[in-house]
Amino acid sequence: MELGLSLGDASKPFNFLTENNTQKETQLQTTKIRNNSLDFCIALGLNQELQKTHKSHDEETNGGHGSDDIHNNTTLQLNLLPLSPVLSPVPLQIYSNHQSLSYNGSSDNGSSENMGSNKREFEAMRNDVVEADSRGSDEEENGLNTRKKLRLSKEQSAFLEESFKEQSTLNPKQKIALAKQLNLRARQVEVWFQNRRARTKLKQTEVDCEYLKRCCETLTEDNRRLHKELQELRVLKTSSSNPFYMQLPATTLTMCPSCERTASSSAAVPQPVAAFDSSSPQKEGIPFPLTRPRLFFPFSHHPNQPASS
DNA sequence: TTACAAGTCCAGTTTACGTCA
DNA sequence: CCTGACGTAAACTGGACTTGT
Repeated sequence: MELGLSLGDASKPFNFLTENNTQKETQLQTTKIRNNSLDFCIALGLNQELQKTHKSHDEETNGGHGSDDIHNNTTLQLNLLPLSPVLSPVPLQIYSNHQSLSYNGSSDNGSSENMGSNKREFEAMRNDVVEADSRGSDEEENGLNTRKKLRLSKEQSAFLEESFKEQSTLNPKQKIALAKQLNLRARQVEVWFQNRRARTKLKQTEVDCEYLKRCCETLTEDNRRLHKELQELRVLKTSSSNPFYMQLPATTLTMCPSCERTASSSAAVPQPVAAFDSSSPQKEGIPFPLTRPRLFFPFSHHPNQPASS
């Protein structure tokens, strides 16, 4: 048995199939193709001596019946899609000079033990091919050896988003179930969740940056205002004729018990916490909201407390 | 206890695709 | 209509980590 693999042109069979086995000395041919992300391995191929051995063995075991399909020279062409949607859309063609490659559940069909032991891999490959086939015919028509990017449908994206809202990580069972439900590969679901987590983290970082920026602005404004207040207090201190000075010691630190605001210009200072995601762990350790005590001034802003004139 | 394989996650990167000027 | 810049998302890569044997 000889097996050939070609990439691209489906119309050209392999030479050895028509040249009566010029590579007979090769008992086991291993073809491994590494192209971009394509990693495809085939280890098949029997020389004529082995074919004779198999034939005689089959004649013994089958009484000379039922193995003709194995040893005839019918050329089988398998047009395989890439094993992965991210792989080449180029059809992979496998040519065989007999039909024993097809696993139909009959263990007798492939007399080689290797064939039987590879059955699971074959089926896995077939499943991948079916999955790839379900993704549409664009890849097949493209014919370029490039990574074809899949755009998830709106329905798929929405479903994944809903799943992500419930939990941002998946265990293997959930991943497989979700993939089955969406007609995707488990790897695609896994990648989607990884990218989704990355996007969430990026968004959170942007929010954090915005928050810290506003904190910085607020602190700068507070600093400016406190400098101004200090300057005013110094003026008051030097003015001995001021009757309020002794009643309002500069060290009196208090604030409105209701809204934690002062009557000063700080009432207009933005409170960045309101725009911050309260569930963010990054918030911890940041000294906001600003509850820092202020110098006492009448709460002219407060509706329930009449401001003194 | 150690070594190893397998699986997962993350950060960073690449790349295909859509949009817009 | 074409084209290049740009943003986005899917996919890849390599390292770190965990878990089971």
